[in-house]
Amino acid sequence: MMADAPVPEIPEAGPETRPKTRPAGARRRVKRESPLVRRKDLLDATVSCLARLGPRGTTGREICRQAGVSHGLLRHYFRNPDNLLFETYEQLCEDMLAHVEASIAPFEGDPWGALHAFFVAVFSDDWASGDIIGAWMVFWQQVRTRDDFAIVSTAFNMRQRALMERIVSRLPPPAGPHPSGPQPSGHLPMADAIAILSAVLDGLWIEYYLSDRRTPHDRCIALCDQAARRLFAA
Amino acid sequence: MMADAPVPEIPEAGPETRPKTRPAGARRRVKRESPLVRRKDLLDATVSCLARLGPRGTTGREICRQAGVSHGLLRHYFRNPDNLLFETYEQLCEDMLAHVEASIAPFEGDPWGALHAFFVAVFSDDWASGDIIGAWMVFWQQVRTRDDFAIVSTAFNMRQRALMERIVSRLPPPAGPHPSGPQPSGHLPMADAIAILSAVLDGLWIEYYLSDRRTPHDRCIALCDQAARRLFAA
DNA sequence: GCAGTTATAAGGCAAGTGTCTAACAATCGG
DNA sequence: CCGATTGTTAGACACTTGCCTTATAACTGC
Repeated sequence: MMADAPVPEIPEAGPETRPKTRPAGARRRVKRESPLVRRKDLLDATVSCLARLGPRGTTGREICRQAGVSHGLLRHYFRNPDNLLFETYEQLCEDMLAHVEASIAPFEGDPWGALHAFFVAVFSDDWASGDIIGAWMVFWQQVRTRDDFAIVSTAFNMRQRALMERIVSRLPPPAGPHPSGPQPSGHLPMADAIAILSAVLDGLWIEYYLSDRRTPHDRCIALCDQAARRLFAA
Repeated sequence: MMADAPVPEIPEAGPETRPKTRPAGARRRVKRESPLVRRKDLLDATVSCLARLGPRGTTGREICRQAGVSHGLLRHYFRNPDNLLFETYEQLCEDMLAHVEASIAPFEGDPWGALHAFFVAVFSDDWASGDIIGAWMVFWQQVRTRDDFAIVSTAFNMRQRALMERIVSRLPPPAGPHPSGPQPSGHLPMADAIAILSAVLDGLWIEYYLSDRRTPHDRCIALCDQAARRLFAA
């Protein structure tokens, strides 16, 4: 799967003339790691880099620096920096969903509890620290212009909503005698309610990202709970 | 990073052959513009660049290219590319608020109408096209690491919420006989409701940004309306 | 121990970037 | 019509980045 552009390198005359002998340079001693470990190192370093330096500072070389390896190693494990970025995105989506699923699993028979656990998971420090959300935002930007990112994004989105829907569909029906009130605030189609709740999550993520002091962790979760009650317990 | 347009090769052979004196006529003709026009050109080009190329492709030189001026001009009007980015952010905030304010102004006595106009304004194609939202996301990322951006962000946030609050406070009180239902979905503190609605807006922005086909313009507005009814017309 | 394997480091190169500087020319006052 | 002002261009420089290639050294099995 290389298919890189053919590089018609003109074999410059006398390539041997250059003394390739290492000038007794002190080569760093290295601890050899298994490919999987190194790959993970690079993936992690990418997230960290995105978080600390933003998209502009996240260069292949910087990632390697952060991972403590030489810049040549990136190419050894990934086609190029963009590819590394993409795989990091895939990984993050996967981890995130797994984390949420695990968090709501114990609440099989308690939909409200599951919903709460969902929110807690989504705002958990490990998976949605301000820093990591910064990485998400970089990925979101890629979604718009790159097809591979868009595909992953769509899949992630669908799976996340499916999780939500599964919980919500088990909630007790919204209280019998609904007078429909003066405003047409009657029943909300499930898809709409999910879409709104999903938007609340994303929006609070951003708020939290922009300033975790302005809208701290606990308040985000509380707001999610309230929004859910408003949407589903009318 | 980012492979882009192919580069026209102009291998001028003799570096010394070209004297310091301009080689007669290689210089582009220029139309001289007023400082304000040129500044605006550059600011606009920045947004456009962010939208088209994302943060990584938005370099000082690229902005100038897009604006149709030489790269030296940037420095003539701005301290450096970062400064240009910052001023673009300020401008965008200012314009956005002005646009929203103008949109809701005609609905002084009709809070529900004003709220709807608010949503329409926020999702108006001119001010929140998918492309422009891309620019917003770049700016958001700066907020976290740069103090000047954070200050502008906070101010913008406060002003936007003040606008919302002004509308919401004029809504008719939430329908007399509130049975409080089986769930404690009673009254929501104003600040909480505003925060939630605000999150819905941001979240739908992202949704819209990620795929305007998945969540098109009109649906975003409809979802906002529904969320508002749920939050304020219980 | 000593091959062979291969993870890893490091250097070179072309291209692009930000910053600076000097030159040029469009416009204006006279 | 000319000289001053200053908007504007374009070249130079140091540096960084991505990509490629080669040398090196840390492990492997024998």
